[in-house]
Order: sequence, then structure tokens, then C-alpha cells
Amino acid sequence: MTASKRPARQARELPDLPITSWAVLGMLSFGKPMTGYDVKKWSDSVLHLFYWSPALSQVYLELRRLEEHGLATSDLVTDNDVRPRRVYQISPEGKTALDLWLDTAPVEPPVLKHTVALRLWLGQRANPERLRQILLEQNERSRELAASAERIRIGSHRYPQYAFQELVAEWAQKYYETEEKSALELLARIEEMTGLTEADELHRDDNPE
Amino acid sequence: MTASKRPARQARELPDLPITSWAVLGMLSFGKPMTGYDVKKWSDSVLHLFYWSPALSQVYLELRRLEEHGLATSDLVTDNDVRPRRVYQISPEGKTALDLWLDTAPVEPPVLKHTVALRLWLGQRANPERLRQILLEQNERSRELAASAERIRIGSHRYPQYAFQELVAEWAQKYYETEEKSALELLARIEEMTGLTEADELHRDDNPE
DNA sequence: CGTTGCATGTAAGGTGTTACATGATTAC
DNA sequence: GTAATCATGTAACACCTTACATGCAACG
Repeated sequence: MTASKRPARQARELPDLPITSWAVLGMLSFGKPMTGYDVKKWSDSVLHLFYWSPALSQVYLELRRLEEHGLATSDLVTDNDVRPRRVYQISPEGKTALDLWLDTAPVEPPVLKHTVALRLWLGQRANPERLRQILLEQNERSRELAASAERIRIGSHRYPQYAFQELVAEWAQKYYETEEKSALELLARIEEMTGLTEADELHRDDNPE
Repeated sequence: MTASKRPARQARELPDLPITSWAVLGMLSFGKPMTGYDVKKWSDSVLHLFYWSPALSQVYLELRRLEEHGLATSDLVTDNDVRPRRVYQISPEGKTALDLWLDTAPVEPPVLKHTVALRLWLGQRANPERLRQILLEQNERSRELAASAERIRIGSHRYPQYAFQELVAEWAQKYYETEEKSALELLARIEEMTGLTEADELHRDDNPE
């Protein structure tokens, strides 16, 4: 393809940044000035539910990059005589760029790396007891995430400016509740299957290949 | 942590490989000898539904790595006088290692990078019409993936040795059907919300921040 | 006769992780 | 007093992608 070097088509040209950058800029766009540490915490608790939480070192890198591009500004804040904290804020250019990104950047297909499904797919080779254990873990993990999403949803409720966060929290809650149920359904299916397999094994000597 | 250099704890020591390697080894474990190109094709059509499909160059790299570790073997096959194809097969050591991995490797939490949810989360800044469009695209994408999963499910039906593949295909079908519905529900919610917003705007001059 | 599929691989570079280094403050 | 939290950053490296290079076979 030849999409590499096109001249500025519009007065407002979007810098070519990874989605992670836009996610971090998006967090800044809610208006609260934040340190890298703050971004990481918020990222772990909320972004994590539907996107993913970058490593702390990555967060610092993204913030520096945003500042380089003029999309954010930072101030060194010294409260007492502690080590100064660097506090970031979105800039007007950052707001414009984010809006343009939301409006024009193509939406990449969501990425799912479902390690549990992968194991299940290879289930023929696996120990049924292990599969049971994996699905119980998955069920538990999903329950926790659903609960976490619920807390966030309730936390952002009745503040109209958080309507979209609330909407996504609600979506995430349903998503993880479905995951929770899915794991249990799969558990039941596997118990049927391996029950049959064990019966079959009485009549079979080696695995077919 | 000091988990870097530990001596062999067991006779059967697992090589430390990324999950992608195990996924590729898993594909080989179904018994069919495959070229890198074959692996990529299968990866695109099936693995993609629940894990993700590595780039072709990555597939070749993984296959080489598996062979280095003795988990797979390869043969150069020359059918006519075409360029020879390198055909990979799982080795007995590969089977043992895969089984051990399935049995003992900790299951990393599934990773979701939901680009649509990310955009929605930042929806306050976005153009409602654009959000509509994104959700319609997402609905369509999910419908296609559900259909794809269904075809695979039907294809593996009634072959008992494919029971787990069928199970995962069924799970994937439900997953994407849920995604499909989710997108439509969100669409409806957004129409309510932005309907209200537009009405509100008659009484408001600037966005709150 | 041009596009798609089959087929393999290298090179360059970006994305993102873990480990390391450092140190103050707060809570138990 | 010791563990957790707050806070910032560097270094090394693994993972993975895109672009490039190459070329035959089959289909339309």
C-alpha cells in the first residue's frame, strides 16, 4: 500500500499515535489534573474493564509523548519539600485532537485474547479435572469484574456529566455477568462430555489421532 | 523477583514460551502436518474467534522456535519442482510439553481491548451521529463473526474427536451474538441520551467541565 | 493477462513488559 | 517498625507488526 506519505489534508492534522495514547489523553479529557501514578490507578480500576491497563512505565512514556506533541501540559507541584510530582493536564490542542480522533479515526476491531477458550479448545488433550478448575477460576474472576463494574456504575450514577461512563460501566457489568454464566454453562457441558468419555474409555485403548 | 534461573525442578521442564507458541503448538497437536501458511489460514478462520491471529511472519518465527526446542519437526516437501514447502508436525516431546503446559501453566486473565467501548466511554466529547455509526459497524462485525463461528460449529459437528472445538465454536457464536445485541442496545440508549442532550442544549450555553 | 492464492522469509521498528533504583509518607 | 502507598523514572528486552523481496500456479 502507498498510504505512508500523504501531505497535510486539513489544517488539523492528527498525530499518528497508538490507541494507548488516545486512551490516556481521554482520561485527561475528563478535566482532573493527574500524575502518572493517578492515571495508572484509574486505568487499573476502570479502563481495565473494557480496554487494558498499561504498565506504569508505559503510562509515564505516554504522558511524555502527549506533552511532546503539545496535547498535554505538565506542572511540577511541590506541596511541602517532598519530591515534586509532575501533574498533567489536557491542552486545548489536546481536546481538538481527541475530538478529531474520535470523529475520524477508523475503529479497529476489538481484540479478544481469551486464554480460557484457548485451553478449552485444546481440551481433548487436557485433564478434565484441570478444565473444571480453570472454568471455576474464570467464573470467579468474571464475578469480581462484574462487581467492580457495578460499583463504578453506581458511583457515576446521577451525575449527568458521567452518563457515558455510567453507560459503559453498565455494559461492562453485563459483559462480565455473561462471562460468569458462560463459564458455568461450559462447566456443565464438560461434565457431560467427560462423563461420556470416561464411559467410552472402557471400550477404548488409545487416543485416536 | 528471582524467578530467572531456577534449576530443573522436574524431569519434565517446560520451556518458557509466549502463549502464541503454545497456541501454534496446539494447532499442530490436532495431528495434521502444516506449513506456516496453513497455520496462518487456520489461525485467521478459527483461532481468531477467541484468541487472535498472529502475523504470518510471526507464525514462521514460532514454528522455527518450536523446532529449536524440539517440540516440532519439519520436513521439506517437494511435490513437483516447485519451491519446496516446509511442513511442520508436533513431536512426542511437543505433545508432552503441551500436556504439561495445559496442566500446570497459570491461566492469565483474558485480555479485552474493546475499541468500541473506549470510544463510547469518551462519548461525551464525540459526535452522536459518529457513535451511531460506530455501533452499527460493531453490530455488523459481530454478526459476521457469529456467522463464522456457526459455520465452524456445524463443520465440526458429529465428529466426536472435535467435540472441544465444537464446544468453543458454540461458545464463540453465543459470545458474538451477545456482542451483536449489545451494540444495538447501546445504540438505543444513546439515542435516548443524545435526544435528551439536544433538548437540554436549548437551555445551556457551554459544556460543563 | 491480471489478480488471487500459495509459499517463505528478512529487516526495521514500534509497542509494551519486567526488573531495577530510589525514597518519602501513612497506616497498622 | 514494617508494610503498603505514593511517586518517578531508566534499562533491557521480548513480542509482534508492517514493509519488502520473491516467484509459481490457477482462475477468470
